[in-house]
Amino acid sequence: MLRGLLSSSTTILSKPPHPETLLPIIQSHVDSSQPKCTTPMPSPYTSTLQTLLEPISDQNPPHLLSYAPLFQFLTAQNFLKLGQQIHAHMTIHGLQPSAFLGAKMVAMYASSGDLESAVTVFDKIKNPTSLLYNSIIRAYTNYGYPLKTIDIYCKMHCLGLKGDHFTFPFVLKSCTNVLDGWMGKCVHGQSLRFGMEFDAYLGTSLIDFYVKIGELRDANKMFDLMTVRAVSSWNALIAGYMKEGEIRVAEDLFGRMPRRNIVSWTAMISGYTQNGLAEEALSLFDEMLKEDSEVKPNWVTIMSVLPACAHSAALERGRRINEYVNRIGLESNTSVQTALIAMYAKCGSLVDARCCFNRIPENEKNLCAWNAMITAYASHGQGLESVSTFENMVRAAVYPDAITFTGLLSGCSHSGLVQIGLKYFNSMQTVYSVKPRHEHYACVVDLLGRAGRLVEAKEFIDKIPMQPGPSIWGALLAACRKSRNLEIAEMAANELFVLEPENSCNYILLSNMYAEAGMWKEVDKLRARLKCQGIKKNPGCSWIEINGKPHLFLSGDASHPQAKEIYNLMQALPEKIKAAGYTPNTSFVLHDISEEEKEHNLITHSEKLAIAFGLINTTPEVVLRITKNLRICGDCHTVIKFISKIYGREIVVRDVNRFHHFREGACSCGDYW
DNA sequence: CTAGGGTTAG
Repeated sequence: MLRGLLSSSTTILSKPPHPETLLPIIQSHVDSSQPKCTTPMPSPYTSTLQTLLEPISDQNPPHLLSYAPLFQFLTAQNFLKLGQQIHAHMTIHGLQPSAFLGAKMVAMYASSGDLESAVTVFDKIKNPTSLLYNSIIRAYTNYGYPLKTIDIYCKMHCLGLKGDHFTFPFVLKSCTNVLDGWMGKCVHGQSLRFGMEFDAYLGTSLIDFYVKIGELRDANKMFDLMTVRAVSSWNALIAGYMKEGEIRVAEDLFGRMPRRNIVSWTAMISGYTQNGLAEEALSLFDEMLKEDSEVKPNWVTIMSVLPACAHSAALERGRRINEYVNRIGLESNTSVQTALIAMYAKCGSLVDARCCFNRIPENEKNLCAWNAMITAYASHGQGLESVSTFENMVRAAVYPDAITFTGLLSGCSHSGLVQIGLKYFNSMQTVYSVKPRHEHYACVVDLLGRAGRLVEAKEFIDKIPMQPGPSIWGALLAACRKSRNLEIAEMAANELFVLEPENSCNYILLSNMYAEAGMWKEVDKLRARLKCQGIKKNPGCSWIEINGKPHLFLSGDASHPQAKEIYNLMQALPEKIKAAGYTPNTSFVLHDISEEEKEHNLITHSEKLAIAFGLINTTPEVVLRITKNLRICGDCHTVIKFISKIYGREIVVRDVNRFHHFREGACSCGDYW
């Protein structure tokens, strides 16, 4: 590369340029690297450069050491082409860089994006020093070549060159990135031999290393042994405990640390989010804004808190954070907009999700952004939109990955686009070089199963070139419910009972199917099995957000202050709906009780309670947004369609799988779910 | 030089 560059600049090199002629060249390069700048060259650069160039032009031949500050300056300013010119200038004067100068040049090339030239310079240095090795180690680490970094470090070690506090943090980070526990521990040992046990940076790197390889105990031991702890040392340990779900310990550390910065707060917030504690994440975010005026949330903080809104479907909360994002000037950040897309989609507002997507400039729409939008359409049952978004993505020359295809295939599946879905599945490896994984096979099983093609789905599973996991059998079992195919359901369930014996959902699903078929003996058998294995089933619940405040309802819940009003409304509802042509579908009750009782049982489903509450407490133009922790039941689905018609309401229901938009007596899913 | 990170089916 470097050789190429030198020969390509022969027009300059054919006549050795006098150093003074460099300035105009430099000037032109600065101009081209900053196209928006109308002034020829910012004066501080000119004068600094002039000062730095003086010794080179005064001495003939120039002294080697005069180049060092020049390269350092160019590294800081990221003026690659200038660096090449100066490098050429040295070559013309027959100057071989020393190890010291070589280190500066490596840094200059590396920081300007030309790793290849950095390596070429490095390889040509005759008597390498620790400094030189540090510069190339740093380059390889930053470019994401951890194995190269480790390799180079081994060479350095063999040459007897001492590592220092600019060596070990990078080498450790590389060991961490490839999860090489053995190598990392060797490096740890070597660092101790060089007397580095009191270095705070190294200590933090070590904590992070032990955290990432899953040896939290050792991470904590490192922390305890450290005499000088940086804020980052605390942060690394907090992140470690959060990752292991040890929330109390993380909270204790956070409470005890002498100083906190934005990373500390973000680590806590994202820890809460990742452990499903959305409320805690949101309130800590508020507390941070209120109590610690020293810290300023950045894009990472925003990305950590948004999934909490998504998790609890807290749309108003999410909107307020969106306004905050605009206020602090983060709206141009692509990652933030991507997190907003997912948040709005999961909070039920596809329109807002699309706005965020549109806000990202075309050339900045990256893989994550496209994936977020494709998945958003999929979860709202807009399969065709998922497909066209995918096609636009390919047209924009962004290559799809495994996540793209899970979104695309699930979009096809939710919309009943069986042929299209199968076509994409068959092309994912051949056309797009994305190897199908478990989730993709599960999507195809879902695609076929949902369309009632259970036998094909089973045959498909038999042909999968890997051991089918719980997701694949789970998709088959869920699909059986609609077609009421007990034979295949039992087969799928028996696989699942072995693969994930503690997952209550599988027992419930099969039990419900038995109940629908009136096979109460089998229902009892399954219930007994649940009981004797001590498996807890998670109770159904729904919540609705009104004026930004969530209201939670359990199935059959009578504890609510407005319970009486709610039940009155629900009780009056069947008559109203029956007048509009509805028959309650009591097969969804699934207890061995009388028909009349069943009817009563139906009206206490949590999603109905939440909707009744919403009808009572909002004005007619408000869209009701309900979130349910399980799949919506068939009777509720029918009833909500009628409610949307009778009350003229728009109702959006998010269940565990997808969204249902009810309007004027119809649902966006077209009853295909 | 170290710590916090968006997109994933059923």
